[in-house]
Amino acid sequence: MILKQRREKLEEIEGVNVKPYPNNIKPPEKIAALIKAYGGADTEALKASKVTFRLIGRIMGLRRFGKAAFLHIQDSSGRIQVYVAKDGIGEEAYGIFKKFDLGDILETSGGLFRTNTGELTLAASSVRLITKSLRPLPEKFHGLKDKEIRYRQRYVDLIINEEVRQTFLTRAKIIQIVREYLAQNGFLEVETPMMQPIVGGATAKPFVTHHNALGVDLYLRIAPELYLKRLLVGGFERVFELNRNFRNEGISLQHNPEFTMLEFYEAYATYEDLIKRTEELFLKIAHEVHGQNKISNQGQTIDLTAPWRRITLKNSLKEVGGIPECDLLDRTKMTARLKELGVDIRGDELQGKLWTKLFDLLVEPKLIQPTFITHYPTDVSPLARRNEDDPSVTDRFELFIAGREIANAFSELNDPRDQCNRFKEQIDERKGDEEIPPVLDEDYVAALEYGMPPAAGEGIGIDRLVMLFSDSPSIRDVILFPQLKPEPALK
RNA sequence: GGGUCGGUAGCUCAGCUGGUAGAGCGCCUGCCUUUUAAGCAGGAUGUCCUGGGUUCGAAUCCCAGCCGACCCA
Repeated sequence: MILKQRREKLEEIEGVNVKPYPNNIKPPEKIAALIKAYGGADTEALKASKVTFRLIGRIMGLRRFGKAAFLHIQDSSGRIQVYVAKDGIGEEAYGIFKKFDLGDILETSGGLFRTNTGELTLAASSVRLITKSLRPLPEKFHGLKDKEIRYRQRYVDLIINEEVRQTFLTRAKIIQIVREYLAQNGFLEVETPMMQPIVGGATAKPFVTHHNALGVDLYLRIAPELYLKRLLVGGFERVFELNRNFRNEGISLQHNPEFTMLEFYEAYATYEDLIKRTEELFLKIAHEVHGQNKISNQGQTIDLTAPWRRITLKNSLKEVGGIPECDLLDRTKMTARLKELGVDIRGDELQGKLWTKLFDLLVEPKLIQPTFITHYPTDVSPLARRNEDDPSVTDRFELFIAGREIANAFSELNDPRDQCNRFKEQIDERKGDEEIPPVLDEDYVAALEYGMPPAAGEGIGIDRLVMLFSDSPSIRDVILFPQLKPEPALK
């Protein structure tokens, strides 16, 4: 209905030789720059200044008064009021202006003044249609709330909801800070395959695709880890990759099938060096995004002042999870506990698996302030170096903030013999799970056989990092186009 | 995968003890040159998510399905 009306208006405008979609438009001045320069100027100062501005923005508010109108236009930098009067732009132009709608993109030039209510306003001496809008925008007061429309038609969400725009600006800024930090510290940004013949680097179900010409199935990567470490073998001593991973698993507030991961690897460093880097990086982000060490997340205050708490996995289960040490070594008791908590348990799980499951349920949600959990059992850390004093655990940490895992790091296993054995154990463990192909990455073992320098590596989930710093409750709020089930085409 | 809630006008929502579909904003027409959720007067909205069933009659009750949100696994 409204679509039809708008099309008619478009044709009327074309009828008087106004192009609804003109091209070759010079970039206008930015609304924010104008506000920055003159936002503080008083009525008299504005009257005295003869400067004029040329702005382009989408019409977000429109109040007509017969021979004059107030509108708000919005560009990527901000929003400003424009006063369009018949006197100001001429009778003919005003006649065309009457056909403009909310949502149209408009060019206007003029000087500045303050209205009776004191709002800085551009007095239009000309207006011109830059792009005609045919679909009505959501309501000005309640805005767009329907999450399904917000995610499916993110462009509308971005037009309407300023805080959504802010979140994605924050996301871009965080990614930029991360790149800067790594570059400044001598890390080389690289790109490794997203389509991999062998699934590796993590435990997760992969997406499968097929290359016709090669006649082979390939997997969308679940992690870049094994390729990045090949580069350490190749002689790059500090590398990172910041890009997408894909996991064919459930969708939740914290999981999207494709998500952005930072992985960085540093030769001649240990996981303890990475603890320092992590603190440094997070504090840098906190300062540049919020200007302080403390951030607010879902009503809780999180203090990122270093050093952060460190506790071993085992001690966290005792101290935070409230499990007596003797129970931790008693498989029957642990299995019973997990069953009580409603976990599907086969009974033959390795001890590390039982511990991490218990940890997920009893400890993780309680770790609000930044906490490094260290000394993960070797049987759940197939790529990590064994601790020299206790080979049943590894030199590894995971970082938890606001009850969520946000980073995972370890000193890298570079003994090819141990690595080969652990791959084999991993494959045995996975038997019966048809979704993860049981293929041993022999080339990776061969790479280690050439010699990989002692190194440490870390992965940071960028989406969760952005959730933390933008105070977003759902991963869908920090991904522009989160995965949803497809729906029939729009009306 | 299980549970709960939801899907009605472009948007935000009401209507749900069955009886021809509503409000506000937006839209259209008229008046209005300092408004800002502008105002006043008049007007038009629709696959009530889809498909079955019950009924004289279903947006409303029942069944199945689709999509989403939240909680749990």
